[in-house]
Amino acid sequence: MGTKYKGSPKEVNALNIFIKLSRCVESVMSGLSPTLSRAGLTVSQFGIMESIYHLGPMCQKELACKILKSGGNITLVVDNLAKQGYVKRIRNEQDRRYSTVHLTATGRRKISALFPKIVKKIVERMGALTQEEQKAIGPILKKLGEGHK
Amino acid sequence: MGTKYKGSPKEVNALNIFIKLSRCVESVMSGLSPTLSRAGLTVSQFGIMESIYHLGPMCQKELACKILKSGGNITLVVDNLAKQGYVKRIRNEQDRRYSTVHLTATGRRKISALFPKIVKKIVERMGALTQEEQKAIGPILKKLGEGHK
DNA sequence: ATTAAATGATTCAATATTAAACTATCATTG
DNA sequence: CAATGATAGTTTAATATTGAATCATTTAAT
Repeated sequence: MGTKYKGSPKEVNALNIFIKLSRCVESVMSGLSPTLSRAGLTVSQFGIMESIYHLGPMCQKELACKILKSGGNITLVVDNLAKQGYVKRIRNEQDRRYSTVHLTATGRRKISALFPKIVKKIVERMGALTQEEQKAIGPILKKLGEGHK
Repeated sequence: MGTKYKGSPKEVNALNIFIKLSRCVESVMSGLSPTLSRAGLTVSQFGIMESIYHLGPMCQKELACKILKSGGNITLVVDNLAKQGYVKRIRNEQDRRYSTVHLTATGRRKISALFPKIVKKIVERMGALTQEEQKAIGPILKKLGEGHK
C-alpha cells in the first residue's frame, strides 16, 4: 500500500500500520522458506503438521481455523500430505461427517525434527526486537487480531 | 503455530508474537475480501493497481518489491490486469529489458473508486486500537519489518 | 417419521504463488 | 569487438488458494 496517499492522519496511520504488519509477517516468513523447502514442505503443510503435533489430531474444519485457510484448501493440502505419507484421515464413527487428521509415525518424526529449526529461525528474526518491545506489542496485537470474521 | 509448545520463554514469546502478527494481517485482510471481490479484483491485482496509482508507473521488478511477491507472479497478475484492460505495459526504449506498467484510463477510474472503500475498511478494523496504541507499535513493527531478505 | 436446515468434507474453475530454467537485453572487460 | 556476466522479464511445473456448488451425514422441526 503506497506511502504517498494523502488522507486524514487517522487514515494514514491505519494504512501505515497495516503495511508494516504485512512486511513483518513477510519478513519472518521469508526467513523460514529455505528451511521448509529443504525439508520438502510448504508453509501450509508445515502449519497442518505442526498443529496436529502440538494440539493432537483434529478435524479439517479445526485445521482450517488454525492455519487461517479455507476448507477446500485443507482438503487439498491434507491430500498432498497423505500422499507423502505424513498424515492419515480417520473417519469419525460417531459422526461420519467428520474425519480426523492424524500424524503417521513418519510424519511425527518429520515434524519433530523440523520444528526446532523453524523455532530457531523465528527467534533469530524476532531478535530484531528486545524482550521489552515484544512484551509491549503482544497485547496490542492480540486486540487487533481478535474479532475474526 | 500451536500455543501448546513448551520451550524457553524467549522461544515462546517469539512464536506468540509471530502468530499474533499473522492473525492481525489475516484479520484486516479478510475484512477487505468482500469489497475486493465485489469489485472483481484479487488482493494482488489491487496491490499492483494501488502501487501505480499512488507512486506512478513502474517496472515489474519494483512492483514485485512493493507487493512482496515473486517476479514470475507479477508477470501473471499484470497479464490478467491487462486482459481486463486496467493496465498496459510500455517497453522502455532506453533499456529494452524493462517494461513499465501503466494504468489505463479505465484502470485509473477503477482504482480511484475502489481505494477509498478499502481505506475505510482498514480504518474500521484498525479502530480496534487507539491512536496511542497505533503510535506505540508503529516504530517497533518498522524495526521488525526492515532488513528484508 | 419425513422434511428441512445445518454442518463437514469434497470438487471445480479461476487465479495466485514460487522456484527454477530460460530468453532477451544490456554492461563489463579483456 | 567478443566473451562474460548481470539484470528484467517470461515460462513451466507443482502446489496453493478461494468461493461456489455439491455430496454426505446429522440435527431440528413440524
